[in-house]
Amino acid sequence: MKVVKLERVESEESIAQLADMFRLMGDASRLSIIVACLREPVSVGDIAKQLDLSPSLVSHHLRLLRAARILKGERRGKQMFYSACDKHIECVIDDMMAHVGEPDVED
Amino acid sequence: MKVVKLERVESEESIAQLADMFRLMGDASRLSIIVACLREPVSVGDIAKQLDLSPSLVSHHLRLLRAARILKGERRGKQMFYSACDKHIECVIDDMMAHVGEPDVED
DNA sequence: CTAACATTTGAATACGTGTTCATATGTTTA
DNA sequence: TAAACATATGAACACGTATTCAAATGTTAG
Repeated sequence: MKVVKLERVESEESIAQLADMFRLMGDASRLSIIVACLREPVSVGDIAKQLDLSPSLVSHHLRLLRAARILKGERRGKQMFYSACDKHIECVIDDMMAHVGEPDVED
Repeated sequence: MKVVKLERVESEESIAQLADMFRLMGDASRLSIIVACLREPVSVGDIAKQLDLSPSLVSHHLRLLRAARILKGERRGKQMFYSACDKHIECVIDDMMAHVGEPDVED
């Protein structure tokens, strides 16, 4: 008899999975890379120039973002162009911006 | 006329602000604390018991979540009850769950 | 008041990870 | 082929931070 424990609270592995995603977005360099790729596919070199990061660092970050299925890459000649896998990440960012924009509450 | 629409790339400080939020949610312990407080206010002791974390650790995390205006605390007798400051965080989590639930794409 | 409970705080440690550098792989052009 | 460009990879370092422990603060009951 299989008892699915938690209905209200998400399972520990779901939490861990979500936390992994949030951790990836929790680095300013990586988050800016994500944002840069939201509108249109951008090459690694252009990301590096636009954000003033070394191509090596950008590539390291892109590997993680690819593994997390946040960004996907496609080759065009010598270059790799990266873009968002789905629209959810943009929603996540917009929601978080709304949270940050909430008026202060006196404690 | 309020233009909130992001023109193209958000400013560096906005990115840093967002990244700070995501980083806070990027730890499994902290994320589970947030989730535990989404539905109703919960006391520190109950959070600790429910998640099997030390009260000290929970309190340390709560301090950060309070500072980020993700959770707020109210005293009831000896205990402190924590709950979400606004609804946006729940939206963020739901959107992220939708992302994680996206079907795989062969690369 | 004291005692018991609930939460907070500070210091110390252990571990993960963002970044850099050097090198390797892959792709196009001469 | 070789050379030039674009990206990726691996090792090493530096830094932040999650966690633990001990002690302090705050609150209520006796």
